[in-house]
Amino acid sequence: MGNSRMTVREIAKLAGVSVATVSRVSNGTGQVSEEMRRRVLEAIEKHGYRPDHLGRALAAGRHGALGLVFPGLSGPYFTELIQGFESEAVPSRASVHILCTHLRSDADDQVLEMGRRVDGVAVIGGTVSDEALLRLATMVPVVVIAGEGPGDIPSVRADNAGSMLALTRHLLVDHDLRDLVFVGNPAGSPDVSERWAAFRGAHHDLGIDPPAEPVAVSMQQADGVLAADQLLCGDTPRPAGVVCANDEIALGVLVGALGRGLRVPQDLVITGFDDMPAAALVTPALTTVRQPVRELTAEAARLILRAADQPGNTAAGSLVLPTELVLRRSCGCPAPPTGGTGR
Amino acid sequence: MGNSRMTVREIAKLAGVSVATVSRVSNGTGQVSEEMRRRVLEAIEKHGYRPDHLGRALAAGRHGALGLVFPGLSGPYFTELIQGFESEAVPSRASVHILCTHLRSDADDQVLEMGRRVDGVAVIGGTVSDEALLRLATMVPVVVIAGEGPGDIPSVRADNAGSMLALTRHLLVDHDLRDLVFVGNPAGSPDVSERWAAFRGAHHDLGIDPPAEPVAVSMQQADGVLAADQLLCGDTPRPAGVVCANDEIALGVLVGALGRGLRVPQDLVITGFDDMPAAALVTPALTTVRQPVRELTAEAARLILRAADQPGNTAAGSLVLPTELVLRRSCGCPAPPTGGTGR
DNA sequence: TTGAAAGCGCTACCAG
DNA sequence: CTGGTAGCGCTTTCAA
Repeated sequence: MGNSRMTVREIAKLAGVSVATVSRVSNGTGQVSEEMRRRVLEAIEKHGYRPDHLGRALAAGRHGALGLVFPGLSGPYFTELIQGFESEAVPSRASVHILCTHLRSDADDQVLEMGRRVDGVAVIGGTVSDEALLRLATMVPVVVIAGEGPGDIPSVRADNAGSMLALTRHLLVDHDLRDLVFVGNPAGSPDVSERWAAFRGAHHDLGIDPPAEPVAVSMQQADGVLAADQLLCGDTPRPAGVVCANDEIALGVLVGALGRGLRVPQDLVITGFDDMPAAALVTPALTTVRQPVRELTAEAARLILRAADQPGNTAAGSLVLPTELVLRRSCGCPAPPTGGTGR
Repeated sequence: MGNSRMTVREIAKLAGVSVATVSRVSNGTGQVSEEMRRRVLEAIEKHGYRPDHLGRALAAGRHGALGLVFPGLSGPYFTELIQGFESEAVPSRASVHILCTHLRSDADDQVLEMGRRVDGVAVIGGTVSDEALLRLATMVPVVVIAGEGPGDIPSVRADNAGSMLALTRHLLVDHDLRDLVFVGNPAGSPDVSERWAAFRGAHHDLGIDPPAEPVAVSMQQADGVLAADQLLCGDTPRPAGVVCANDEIALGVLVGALGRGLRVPQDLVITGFDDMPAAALVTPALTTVRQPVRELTAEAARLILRAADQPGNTAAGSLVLPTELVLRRSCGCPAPPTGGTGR
């Protein structure tokens, strides 16, 4: 029943009260007598009135919305990011705006435009220019996710280095492997850049020469398959182990290897990063690094919401979330005694 | 330079003109003398003024935003949907709001709330109740994606039945296979429901008994791995072919099969649906059905934007986009002569 | 061509 | 406790 295009004034007239009273009732603010409240609620109910968001937002000087900016989302990692963000935004009655800057040249402008429509923005590292980020930060609270921001823009990221160092050292020392390759494009994101650096660092620490270059591919499963094509084609000696920038790539490499009849880990060791659900389930189960992907954006949303409430209106308090090395079968470790999920 | 918290009034004062003139200049509407325009632009430039979105939206009675509602996004299919939607929204200067109703019980309320913040909404089929959908449609244009809406709410969907019928018939007739199983949950989405129905239909058409029940799992790769565990554990006779509700499941089944040392397609035939990038690249390449995922949402966005402009304010014009059977190696068809991408 | 003023729908202050 | 009223920032008549 009832058109939702009713306004406070109409409801006020119908209930025979003032707009102020209608507002008080519909917001639960202030003191209203039982009699008045009943009359107003009746009119609201009868006509299906719900306050218009724009009017409310304009009066409050607040959008009730948060923005999330991606490079060009793909795969489970990004969907996890979105869900983590949402999990915090929704309970605070904030809607989520998303923007994929992709390859568009006007990315900076679009991010700035977004800044005009939301109460705060979380930006995935490496997505927009530092200049745009700083400018954006003058209008709303900004948090960088999976990367570091310029100036004192706070960030929320995972401890890439620690676990990648441990993982590489594990392969090098515990499994005594040499000729490892790294698959992923360090120029593509701060995350991969840190992982590649830690991969090399582990080699250096042990006095071993790391490969000079990574196999630079994107982060999707298809890219892993392509990398496998390149690494396992037989033209060059096969590496002993393939350290991948994320699980998707690793799964692609795994499929590529298995499809060629190679045995993993006997003929080839493969590792991933992220610990996505499929990692524990494939055969052989994937050795990887667990990072709290949803927490990244959930934490960022909290930071932003807190800042949006406060006078200063600037987010603060960078944090680095812990990661965890998850050893499973694909690196050559023995299969766990039961079940085999590796958890 | 310049705080972007300037208002029309301040700029007007600084430029020594009226707010109306500032508005005209910043929108490029109406006639303004060269002299005035220059003065205003100078002030705008100097103070970095950009009109506030809320004020503008309230005056225009339009949000400049579109909403996209998902069940609980995961995987490449959903990211494609988002990108397709964005590709149409961004050029129209509309921001994209997203909402994952997930398992939340208040999904209907949230969708209705979204309806108050945007100019139109696209809802993935099977996400919210018909009742909520109808109510939503009274406030803004609504389009259902990958499913059918109640009443005369328009929808944009892919031709699931046609290609699934052709695919199943291909396995049954051309490859003379029996004992096919279907992996996917028909209750999970209209898409899967249609695919399962067509899978059964193809059997009936040929006088063959289809399996009574599908292997009901979700749509992610991990679920495919689980399905493989169940189907290939050896407790029951192995099926001849596994027809999967999407490529992700199929890839999971493929990994599960290869990890067990089975040969595909010799020992087991596997097919998918979607034709995601990895499908063409894995070994063996995946036989699947190509559907224009991005087009689905792009088309929906166009429908909504058009409707939002018009007086009636109701979207109209359902459409069914064509799909295409893509035969590759995993169903037993010979490998293509060159390259091997199957395209 | 320009400006004054009337809203858009809502909240919140200030009197009564 | 209640109602009038002044905005929030912008666009858009309507006169001048």
